[in-house]
Amino acid sequence: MLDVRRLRLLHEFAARGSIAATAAALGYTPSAVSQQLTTLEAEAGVALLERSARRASLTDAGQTLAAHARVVLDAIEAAEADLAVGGEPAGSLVVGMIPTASPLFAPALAGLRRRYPGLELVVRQIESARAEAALRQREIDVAVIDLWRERAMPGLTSVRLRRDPLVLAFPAGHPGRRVDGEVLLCAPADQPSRAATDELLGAAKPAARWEFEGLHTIATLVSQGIGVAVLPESALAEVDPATVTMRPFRPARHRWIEAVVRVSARRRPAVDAVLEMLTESHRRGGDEF
Amino acid sequence: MLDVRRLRLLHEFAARGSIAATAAALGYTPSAVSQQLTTLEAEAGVALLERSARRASLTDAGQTLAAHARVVLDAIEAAEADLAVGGEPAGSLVVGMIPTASPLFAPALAGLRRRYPGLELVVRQIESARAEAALRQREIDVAVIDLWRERAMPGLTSVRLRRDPLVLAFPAGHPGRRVDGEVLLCAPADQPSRAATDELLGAAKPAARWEFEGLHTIATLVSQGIGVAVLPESALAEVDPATVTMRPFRPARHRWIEAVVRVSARRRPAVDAVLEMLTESHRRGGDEF
DNA sequence: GGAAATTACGGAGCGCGTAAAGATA
DNA sequence: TATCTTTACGCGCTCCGTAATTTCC
Repeated sequence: MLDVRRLRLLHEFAARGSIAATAAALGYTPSAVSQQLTTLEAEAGVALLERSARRASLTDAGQTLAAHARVVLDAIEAAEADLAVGGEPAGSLVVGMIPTASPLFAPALAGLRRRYPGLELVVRQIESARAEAALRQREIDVAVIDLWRERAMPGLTSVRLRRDPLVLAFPAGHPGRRVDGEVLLCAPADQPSRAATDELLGAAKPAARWEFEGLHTIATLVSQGIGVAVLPESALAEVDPATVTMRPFRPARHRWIEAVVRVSARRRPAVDAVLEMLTESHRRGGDEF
Repeated sequence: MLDVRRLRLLHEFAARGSIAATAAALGYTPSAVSQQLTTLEAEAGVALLERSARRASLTDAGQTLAAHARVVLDAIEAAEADLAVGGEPAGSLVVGMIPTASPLFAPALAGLRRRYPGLELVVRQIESARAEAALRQREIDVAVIDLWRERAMPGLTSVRLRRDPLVLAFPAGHPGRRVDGEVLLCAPADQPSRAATDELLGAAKPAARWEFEGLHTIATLVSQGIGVAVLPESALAEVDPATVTMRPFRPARHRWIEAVVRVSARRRPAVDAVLEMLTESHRRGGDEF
């Protein structure tokens, strides 16, 4: 029978791309990882790695086996989660969160840490685009991300936390109600928020498009009078409301803030507590669906 | 992370019901099994076994964990099967077969043994009713069974091998074409063939009903002039055709002979070769669907 | 008393770290 | 040269068998 600990190494290798990184991620020496992967190849009876002195990479067989490994690890995680059902939230749990969600939800999670001493909760920043892979790789257990349009995520399950309306943001006291002739601040081309901007303002003729990374950065620039932008309301919550004028779209457009977890982790009490706290803090926030 | 080898012990224990039997089945001593299950309980953090000096049984948590174990083991088996895809059929493979199917398919399987020296093929007899559990417990890898009516078998997949028409069998030269007043030979009440007999001859008034185990036994009794019976054609193939008269039903009734395997084992070359050989020998048999 | 479970103890195997060497950018 | 990988070697842990003990039919 294939050894599952070795499958875990392969799975991690598939994500990291090098033996050294795999070893570092799992707390082993490269030597141990190298030896175990060699043994796994012997068990499998097929070459799993293409090795050179300087780097190793997966063969096709290695990739398919790594995919199987994920299924196996998911099944084990589901078993562990089921064992813990009914118990106190405990163990280590990493929450990945987009920057604009932090002010909304981080305080609630801080309260969770206080309530459950057995819970080691870490909140990290993450991009929405990387969240799916990070969840699958078990780098994080819960992802709080924004979704700009519907998307299927097999093996993952999500809870809607907040509908976040998009608005056109002007510097306060700005005379015009039109984008034409203004400086339009927007995200780089690969960002989903950029796609939304382009779609909503497709007909407009701004004087220029300036690209910046980060909705918070763009919000700050608007508040400083640099230009106008399409932004979700929550990104404007952090700047002085007196400095910005918001105009909603008709029909209304929005992004969703969602919490995403692996289905196999869903039953962990710790995950459950986090999800409950996240939805609860939404209710306190007063936004309705 | 839960240790999968220990999960395998738990899974086997769930099927066997005792530590001694589990140890015997997997080639360990009871001592080893006892120790490993104790360790598994420590890992799980929950009581999995209710122990007395004389016997041990699963707690609720133990049962649910055993169910999870099956999922994990299936995933590993699927990974192994995928690794072997494209290779020569090899390894150990146990085929469970109902008695009436043996003369139809056993010769073909014998040929398979000759063709693939790496294949250790064992054919065992099995009752249809036990086949599903035996497959799940990995006692057998392929089951050749009869199906008297449609039945869902989650986690398993089946291939239809042969439509086996039911006939009314009389001793040769028997004058009457009616069951009334004859001795009706049939299976005990819990057998599916008995249900078919009762359904087909519900209105008849036999002089007596004599119960015997095994369709082949019943076929032999008919050929010896003891009585009449509802039988599948294949059960009559082994007795001297001169001694039996067959009358088909209208509308035609039949049972299916099917090969059933775990989906997780489906891709093993050895399983594939066996299934192919089984369907092929059906074609040679000349029966059409 | 016998069958089934557990505990004690010891040996063998193997997983992993240390150290060193090879290879490539 | 620095980094990534592999090999050699040895320590220590863990698994499992033997044997003895306990408990309940």
